[in-house]
Amino acid sequence: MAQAPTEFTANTLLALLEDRGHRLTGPRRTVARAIAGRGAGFTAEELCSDLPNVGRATVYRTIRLLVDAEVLCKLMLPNGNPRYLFTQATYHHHHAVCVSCGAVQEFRDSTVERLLKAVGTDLVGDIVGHRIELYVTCDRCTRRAEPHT
Amino acid sequence: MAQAPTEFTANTLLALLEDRGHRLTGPRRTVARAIAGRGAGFTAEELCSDLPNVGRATVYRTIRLLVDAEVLCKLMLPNGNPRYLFTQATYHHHHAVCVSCGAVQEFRDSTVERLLKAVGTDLVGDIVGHRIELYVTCDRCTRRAEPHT
DNA sequence: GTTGCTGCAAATCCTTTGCAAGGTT
DNA sequence: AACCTTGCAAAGGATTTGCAGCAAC
Repeated sequence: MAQAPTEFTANTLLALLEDRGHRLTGPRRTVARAIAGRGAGFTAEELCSDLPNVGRATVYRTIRLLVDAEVLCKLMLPNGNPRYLFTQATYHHHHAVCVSCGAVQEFRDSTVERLLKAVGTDLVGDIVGHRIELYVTCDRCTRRAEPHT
Repeated sequence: MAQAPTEFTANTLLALLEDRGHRLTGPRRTVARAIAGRGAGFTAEELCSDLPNVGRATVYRTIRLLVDAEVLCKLMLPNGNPRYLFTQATYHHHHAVCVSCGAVQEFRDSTVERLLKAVGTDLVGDIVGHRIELYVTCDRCTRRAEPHT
């Protein structure tokens, strides 16, 4: 389960931008289409090379607008590089990223929140946020390459 | 509880470097002393400005050696910038970082691991790693500045 | 016609690397 | 003496920004 991410359509993304007072331009439509097609998440560089006709700056600026609009989540890979994906749920959730192909699954588990409360009592201070990211090897990648050992 | 981090002494750090076949040089002693004095964790830039007499490259290289030696943990702040701190425990653990002053507490909770197993059954693929970081406002910072609302 | 957007290139940030000079064993 | 380290400065990768021209409203 938890396989297919919610797919925002390019039009949904554009409508959200418009709602926030931004203009619907050609480059933005192009970027929105590209993002809409990448359900598994993407990096800024990936988008840029997918869209040689759109300036890097515009790609980055559009991503930022969408992150500000809370349509995209910015998540951090272990190496510190950011990766973006749709906010699938409006509720709080976490991510499981395939370390091999970069595909992302979202998950939510009330246990997580309960756990945090429990851990919180052992800590000095108030928990104001958290980051929980799982790194996985997805089925497809597991089959493709047999890991060492 | 969980307040004071394990304090590695500069000498311990140096001994570890020596054990790994590295030379004990002046700059390394200086860096080790600076790191030993920063129980709460630090960024590379902080160390560099603390040590104007040591080249940035040397600071970065020494940090890397200590991370390789597993004496330092590299943890990611929400903004993606890395922060370093002593490995307090040899066993698996997580971090709680104060978003205000950057102080770090380590914590470990077997519940975390059990939780991950449970979540894992809902995910496609094998969990090969995870990152769990809590962002807190520590007592001291809470008292200093009353947050909005 | 305003005002916002684009794209290029330059700038910035953080980290790594090349290399000659100097330190350590 | 041999080899590792240092530090400077330049290189690198990723993201941001300045600015003139162009497009959307």
